Amino acid sequence: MPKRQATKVQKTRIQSHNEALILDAALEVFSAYGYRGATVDQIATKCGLSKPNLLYYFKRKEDIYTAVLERTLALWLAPLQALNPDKDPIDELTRYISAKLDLTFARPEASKLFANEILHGAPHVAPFLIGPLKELVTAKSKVIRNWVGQGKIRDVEPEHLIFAIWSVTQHYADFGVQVEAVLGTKPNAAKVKTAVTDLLLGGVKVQNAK
Amino acid sequence: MPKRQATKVQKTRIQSHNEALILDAALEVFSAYGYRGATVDQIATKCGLSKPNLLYYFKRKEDIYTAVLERTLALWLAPLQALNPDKDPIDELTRYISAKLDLTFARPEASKLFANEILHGAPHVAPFLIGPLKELVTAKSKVIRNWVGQGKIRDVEPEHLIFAIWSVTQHYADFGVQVEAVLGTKPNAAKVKTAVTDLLLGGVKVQNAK
DNA sequence: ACGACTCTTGACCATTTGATCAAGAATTAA
DNA sequence: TTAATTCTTGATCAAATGGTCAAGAGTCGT
Repeated sequence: MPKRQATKVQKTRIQSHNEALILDAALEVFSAYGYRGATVDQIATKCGLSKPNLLYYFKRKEDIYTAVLERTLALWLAPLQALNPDKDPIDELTRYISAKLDLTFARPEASKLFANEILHGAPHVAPFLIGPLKELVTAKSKVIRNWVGQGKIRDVEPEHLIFAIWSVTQHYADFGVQVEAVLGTKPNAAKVKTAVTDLLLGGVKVQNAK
Repeated sequence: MPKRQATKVQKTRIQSHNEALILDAALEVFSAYGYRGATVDQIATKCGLSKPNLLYYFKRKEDIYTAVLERTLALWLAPLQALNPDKDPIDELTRYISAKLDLTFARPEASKLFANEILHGAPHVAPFLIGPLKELVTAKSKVIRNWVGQGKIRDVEPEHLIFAIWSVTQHYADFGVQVEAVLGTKPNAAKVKTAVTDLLLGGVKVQNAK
């Protein structure tokens, strides 16, 4: 009887530690340079490991990529999942936008990693898109459509509202350099939150009582 | 006296023809795979030239990239430039959104090329961002702010309104695979236009007379 | 302390890829 | 036709890069 399982079942301290190091470094490098632009050496250097050592933990470059990518997918679904059908629509949407913007400013690299993946045709997350993501959007669209039916919000297209919230919020991460260049300064998170929320909820038109 | 100028001044028929071929192919390849992901060979194959022949027209890979990138920048500025301070704000914004969406659906590769460039830190277009783009946005923000001052539109933050229009419209190109996956079908351009315009102009909230 | 297992790395390999070059083919102006 | 110029390409190079491997160093349960 072997002292440890033949098939590794639990991770060593060193193992967990180094894998975490690698994934953190990989997120930075992949989000900055894209999959092809990133090199295993860069990631190894960034986390203080030798290249062969890194490849001891993840056999292939692609394995590192998929690992770090998967770690961000859960992060992606959470805020939308929290949309509560039974509470006030405006409160819920406000909170959703707020949560997305918090994510954007707290983890812009995660947003960029995802953007890059989609931009290049989603070669690794296609199943995620047509599976869990589509299901979630369909479900939450139904919720929004109900709100519309009850006259609680304007007659918007739910799917496109969701797309709009995604794109506007993630814009501040994915196109961060452009935003900063145009504004002349790094945008203030609180100000962005106010502006974006007000715009998406209230629109541009003056809709006065008349 | 030499028969032709020592410094090449006008292009040969063949030259113009092949350069156009190359730039068209380069746009497709760069937008699909990114700068690092694209190979000179791919571009050469796509336009039916040999690699050395392609490099006869553009000495370096980067030269091809900057050439095709510059060709898209003009395209980028045009719609916003057309925003007319003297006409009806809602008409103008509607037309701007419409023009951006037309571009998105007509030339998604151009949008993706630009997105990829910005996503990776805008290494080639930083001067464009802090120069012409910033100037244009500043100028048009002033226009929008005037509209706000005259009570013609709601009190929105002009720069963020512009960002929102950019991000929402370009989303249908840059995140096209995601949109298609979630919707289960390629989005209908006219429907998107209606939905997006209505959302950005009218918002989500019911603002009834009371 | 010992033995088994895990971790680490220098050296190395194969492939990809951007770029060069010399030599020949095609084009063009006279 | 001719000669200068432009265009084309097979062969080739050097560098970058993903990945391997054997051998040694470190860790851990007993």
